[in-house]
Parts: sequence; structure tokens; C-alpha cells
Amino acid sequence: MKTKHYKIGQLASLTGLTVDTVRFYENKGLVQASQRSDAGYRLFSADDLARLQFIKRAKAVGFTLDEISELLELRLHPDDHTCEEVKQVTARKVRELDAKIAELEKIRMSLKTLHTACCGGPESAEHCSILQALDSMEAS
Amino acid sequence: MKTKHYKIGQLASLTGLTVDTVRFYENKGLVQASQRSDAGYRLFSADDLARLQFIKRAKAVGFTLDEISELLELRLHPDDHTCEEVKQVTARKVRELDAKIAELEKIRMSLKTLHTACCGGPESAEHCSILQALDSMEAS
DNA sequence: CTTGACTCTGGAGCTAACTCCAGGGTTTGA
DNA sequence: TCAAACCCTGGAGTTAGCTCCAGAGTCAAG
Repeated sequence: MKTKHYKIGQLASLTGLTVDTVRFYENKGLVQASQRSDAGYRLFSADDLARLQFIKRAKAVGFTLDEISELLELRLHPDDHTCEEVKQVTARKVRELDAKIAELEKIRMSLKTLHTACCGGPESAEHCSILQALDSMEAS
Repeated sequence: MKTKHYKIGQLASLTGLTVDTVRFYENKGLVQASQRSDAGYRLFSADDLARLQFIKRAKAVGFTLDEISELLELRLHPDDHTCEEVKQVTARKVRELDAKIAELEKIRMSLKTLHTACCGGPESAEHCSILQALDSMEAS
């Protein structure tokens, strides 16, 4: 029983990335074809697929490729003496994510305010831009 | 009574942007010096300051300058016949933000899993990377 | 056994978002 | 009053993250 593997084109259409982008990521060390065919074709595993999907999602929320690299490299080696280090890194990342999420929530709320104020009651002029909506939130 | 205004350097140090970046943003139309001094110096208002702070925060969560431009341009004109349009745009943006937030939450949770699994019990080997942490979340 | 769709490498080109001059004027504090 | 610290414009340079060749080999259906 052999594990299923994908050629670069299949991987590309499965992830919605382009063939060039996948090769570019490989070049950057973000992903690595688990093997090559006799003809030299890259052969990727299901793990590689998951990795690329992760990369795509992390990118969509504003991580740089370097940051994503760092996230992907994060591994727990239970027998490793730098475990405390890893713990610190993850804690820091979680705090960063919390901050990011808070920012997004804030922008989301002000958009929501904007949305509901639209075509509405007498105070529509009070909340006529996203900046004012943000201000009114922070005041409350 | 005159309203307080800032020269570009003050604005830069207040926002943590560089002078060059502020000028770059002005060039792109993201912000506009409300007036110029006799010598041609840009003079910015408190509104401009708020605008730049918004831009900075929006950038930090992964919006492009074009997207930020779109957000800043979103205004409600109660007497405008395209109000329904604006409502649609805000609704779409809110949905996009929801998706973004969900992604971040997911990554956050898997980091958290990674964090707590570290140096821990017998299953630490089961969650030794962020990808596996993600997998284990989605399975549950 | 051929033809069209796929793959390879290496390198050039592109867009977004800055960043850094050069070469000049302006403000301000000791 | 004069030097340091600011500001101006216009344009060139940089980094990240792709994107697009050229030129050549490979695979699969008819």
C-alpha cells in the first residue's frame, strides 16, 4: 500500500495556488516535495497539501511568508531542552493573534455601526464614515 | 479659535510612521493635508491624524492600501440614491472580516493547543506541530 | 507515433509599499 | 545671526511576493 501523491499541477488546482507559486514556496523552504519521479517531476504528499492550505490561510490574514515559516517550524520536541523557549514563542504568537483579532473586531464593529446607521434614523449624519463610527465606539 | 494642526514630522512621530510614508500616502490619496503654510509646509488636522492611525491599524491586520482606501471612502450619504449600494458593500466587508477573524481564531486555537501540549502529558508527541494541532481541532 | 498538455530549470519582469537620495528653501533656539 | 533641524519636489532604488518567459524533456489519448 503506497501513499497517494500529487504532481505539482494537481496540487495547484487543489489549493488554488499557481504552479509557479508552489515552486516559489518550495524555493523559500515553505514546503518540500517529498520525492521526485524518475523524470524529475515533484511528487507531493497529503501533508504537503495541508501545509500549502495552511500557508494560504495564514497569508489571507496578513502573515508574511517569513512569519508563516516560523509558525510552520514550531514543533514540540518533548525531549528537547529548548522546550521552554518554544513555550515562550507560542505564548508570544498567541498574544499577537489576540491583538490582531481585537483590531479586526473593532473595524468590524464600526462597519456594522456604519451599516445599521445607513438610511436610518435622525442620527445618520453622526456616523457618516468609518472613522466617525470608530470614534463613537471608543467613546462609549 | 483656531484648530490645532501638525507639521508632517509631528504627525509622523505621533503615528509611528515615517515622514516619507505619510507623503507616500498623501500621494496615493489616502490622506490629504488640510492646508499648506506660507512656505508650502503641509499642515494636518486631528482628523488626518485619526485617519493615519486607522490606516496603520488596518494595515496591521492585512488590508492592502487599496482596500483601506475603499474602507475610508465608505460614507453614508442619507440623501444619496446609492445608499443601498453602500449597505451592500458594508455587509460584504463585514462578512469578509468575519471570515478573517475565524481564520485567526483557528490559528490561535492551534497555537494554544501547541502551547499547552508542550512538555506535557503522554500525548505531546501527537500534537508536535501546528499542522497536527490544526488537524486535531478540525477532527473534534 | 504523434500531438497537446504537462513538467523541468534558470532567470527576467512586475506590483505594492515603501525608502532614500539630491538639491533646494524655512524655522528656531542659543 | 547662524547652524541644526526641519520642510519641499521629483525621481531612483529596494524588498516581498509573486508571475512569466525560453528552451527542453515527459506523459497519455487517439
